[in-house]
Parts: sequence; C-alpha cells; structure tokens
Amino acid sequence: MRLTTRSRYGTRMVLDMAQHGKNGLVRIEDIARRQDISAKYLEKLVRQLKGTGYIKSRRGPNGGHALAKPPGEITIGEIVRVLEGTPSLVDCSGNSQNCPRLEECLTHRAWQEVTRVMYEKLDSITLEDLLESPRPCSLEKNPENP
Amino acid sequence: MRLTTRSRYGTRMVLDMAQHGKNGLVRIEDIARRQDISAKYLEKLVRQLKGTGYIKSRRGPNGGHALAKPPGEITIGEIVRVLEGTPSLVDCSGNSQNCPRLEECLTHRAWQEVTRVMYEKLDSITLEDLLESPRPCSLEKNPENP
DNA sequence: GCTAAACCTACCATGGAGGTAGGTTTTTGG
DNA sequence: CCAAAAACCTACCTCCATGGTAGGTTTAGC
Repeated sequence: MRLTTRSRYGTRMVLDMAQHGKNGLVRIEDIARRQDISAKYLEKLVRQLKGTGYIKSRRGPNGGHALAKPPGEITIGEIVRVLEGTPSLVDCSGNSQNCPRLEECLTHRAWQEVTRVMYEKLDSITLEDLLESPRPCSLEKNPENP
Repeated sequence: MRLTTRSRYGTRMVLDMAQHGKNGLVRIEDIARRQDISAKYLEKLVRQLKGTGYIKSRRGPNGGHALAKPPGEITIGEIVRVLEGTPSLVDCSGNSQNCPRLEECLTHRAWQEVTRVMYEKLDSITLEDLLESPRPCSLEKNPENP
C-alpha cells in the first residue's frame, strides 16, 4: 500500500508552482529542473490537474502554468484524489456494488472507515500549510488531537 | 494507492479463523472454500502471520490453524502491517534517511501524518469489532470523533 | 505405515506504474 | 510574417511486484 509517484511528484509540482509563481506563470522545464523530475512526466500530471481545474496555462513564449486558486484553497487531498485514479483503498469500498460478497463481507465497512480518515487528513492540509511549515517541518496543527 | 489483496484476503482469513475456530483448529482448505480464495495463496499468508506470532498451528491429521490470541486482542492494523511489506505510504516517510531531498522536502511531514492517522484507525479496530458489527455493518464506535 | 494436514521452494504471468519519443498547435517578439 | 518557445498530444516501451501455481517434504494421528 503505497502512494504512487504521481501523487508525490504532483504535490511537489503544485507546491513548486505556489512557491515560484507568485507573480506569473511557471514553466514545466523549470519545475522539472528544480524538482529533478522528468519534464515529460510532469506534462502528464499537469494535464490531469488542468482537466480538473486546479491549474490554468498559457501557451507560447512566456507561457507556463499557474494554480487556478490560491494555495490556501487547495488541499493535498484534492491533488491526491485526482492523480491516484482510485479513490478508495479497496475496490469494493466505493459505492460500486459489484462485489458479490458485499452482504457477508465483515471487512467492507472497516476499509471504508480507514479510507475516510485518510482523506479526512489529506483534506485538512492545504498547500499553504506546507509552504508555511517550518523546517524541519512540524505540521502539527492539532498536536495529538484526541 | 490500494490495499493489496494480501491484506484483504489475510484479514478475511483470520476473521474466518475467529468465526470457525471457537473450539479448535481450522483447516486451510476449509477457509479457502468458505472464502473462495486459493488454498495455496492462503498458505503463504498464514506463514507470514505465523512467523510474527499471530497464528499457531498443528500438523498432521486433525491439524490446522488458530489465532494465537483472542480476537479482541488482534487489530487489523497488526494484520495489515505484517502482510503489506511496506509500513509507510511513501518510501521516505519511514525512519530511513535515504532521501537526498529530505531537508528541503516540504511534503515529507504530510505523508508521515497521513500514514499515522491511517494506522491509528487500523489499530483501533479489532477482529472482535468486525465480528460483532451488525449487518449492514456500522462500525461507528466513535461516531464522528472530534 | 498410511493418510491428512501443514510446511516449503521454486517458478510463472500479467497489469499497470513509471518513463520516453516524437511530434502538433498556439503565441509572442523581432 | 517568421522563427522560436512553450504548451499540448498520441503512442509506445520497460520493468517488476503482485498475485497465483506446481510439486514436492515433513509431521502426526489412527
């Protein structure tokens, strides 16, 4: 059970845009160089995020990409959801009813709950949170909760 | 980002043991039939769980497997941890320091936090909880938390 | 000592993640 | 108007872990 590189690279990408795009557009090539990720690969990620409205772009010379919303209004949960094709930890945990064992499946609800708390956490972290976190970054907004 | 079938099959397997092993051992063949999972595959899973002390076995005729502890004392977090080789959602999120970007990695802490809350939830659910959950199972022990 | 079960080692296949190649289209600046 | 810079697009490739199988060997009960 791992996050794919899509989510991780994608998050670093939008974070890079937030950092370097204060006053304008950011070129894929620049992100690729700074983050040490293949530009071609970033292209694919940017396309997905553009399709869902998180990024706007302009072509041609002096073109580039930028976040469509301020960093404080984009959570990493949103990014991860877009880039991981699969919204749930297990197939049967979604609303799809294609699991023949659903009725007798004691575990179903458990996976659902775990998926929920995971995205709850992801949705509580905005790009701005990440930018503002001091290094070494302690993200503790709700220290140990209870 | 998905749970592997190892975790899911494994959880169903130990759950089956809890259900049918009240007074004795459970044969792999029987679990395989009831859960509709290949016996050979279950063999592999049982071996991993045996290695970590969650299952005890007896060979020969009338042999079989049983949980080494009562269902109330085994969490699905423990099962998942054993069967997913990888304890963290991302490589760099463990204690391993092999990520060259660690210092400048704003996202590191976030993945760590998400991994933590996920296992926190997994560790809060025992096999007994699953057995006792009414169908359709509402697992809400702490309804919406806060 | 026969049989039932766990136990073990090795192997295989397939999908999808991760990455690359080679373009086409839009836009700007000279 | 043209050339260059950037986004945009389609197609392909490689690799390896997951998921699964085959064919045994060892232990123990009758």
